[in-house]
Amino acid sequence: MDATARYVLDEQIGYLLRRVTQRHLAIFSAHLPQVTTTQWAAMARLMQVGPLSQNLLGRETGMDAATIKGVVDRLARVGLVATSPDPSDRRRLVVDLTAEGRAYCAQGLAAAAAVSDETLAPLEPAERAQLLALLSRLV
Amino acid sequence: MDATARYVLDEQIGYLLRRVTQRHLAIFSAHLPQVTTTQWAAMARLMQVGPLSQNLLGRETGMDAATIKGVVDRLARVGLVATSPDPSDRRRLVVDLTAEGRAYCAQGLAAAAAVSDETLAPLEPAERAQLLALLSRLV
DNA sequence: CCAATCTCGTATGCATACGAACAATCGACC
DNA sequence: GGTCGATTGTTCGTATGCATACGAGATTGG
Repeated sequence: MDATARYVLDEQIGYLLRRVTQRHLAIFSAHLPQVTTTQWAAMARLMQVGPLSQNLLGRETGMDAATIKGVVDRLARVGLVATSPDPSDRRRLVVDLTAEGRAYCAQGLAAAAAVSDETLAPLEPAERAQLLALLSRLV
Repeated sequence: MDATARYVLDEQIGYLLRRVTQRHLAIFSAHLPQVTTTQWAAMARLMQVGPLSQNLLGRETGMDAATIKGVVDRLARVGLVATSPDPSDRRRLVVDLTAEGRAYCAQGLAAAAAVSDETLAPLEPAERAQLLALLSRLV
């Protein structure tokens, strides 16, 4: 058996991650068509920890500065978050949920939980926990 | 404990998938800076099964028609694949590796294997197999 | 106190990704 | 043999995601 035969695309971690992510994105957009996964992640983080500067929000959700700017811009455009200058540091832009954003989060939590459930549906409960634990160690 | 407290972003499958994918992409681009993961996937598939129509190659690698077109265009632009019309179906564009593309694949296989290894490095061998098996069931 | 350095937000370019719409073509059924 | 539905490739619009570069502002070391 040569090297070519041993490298099977469908068994590579990167390929599997991409395929599973695709399925997850489809499930997400069926349950929460108004926002994207990254937009939801930003809102969920703001819900958890309160107002954050734009860059810090990016770091807290695994997005670089250029990416989080686009996400915040789009969320602000539809009125789910609002930005304001930080009086104590004029470089900073503080991002927070609006009342509408908070209501959307509260109303969408059940759907978000359903997304995770449906994504993991092919696995038994013990296997789901195992998968999440293994993935956590690869971040 | 209310619903908000139970939804922890860092424990959601979608969020974990995104973070692990980001780490994997960084490892990949360090080992194979010339191509992207999707470009590599397309070439690996062509290596496995031979020439394919553009759309079929997309389906075989989990990319929709719009995405595979861009991937094939960029690979063709740098001479790693070549396209030719299918004589038996004038709608089809047959995609195949060039000699240079085949050489690049042969030379890059070790690096690609190292990418998968490094991505899974935090796990024991048995855990790696377990993770791949669980992910396979979620595709 | 001030100069080197760092941080923050912004902007641009490139590469996925998907949905939608479109023209050309093929196939199947009548 | 002609019509209708499906397939193929293309294009457009939107949304990540990273690298890079830049100006304005903050911080720290000397």
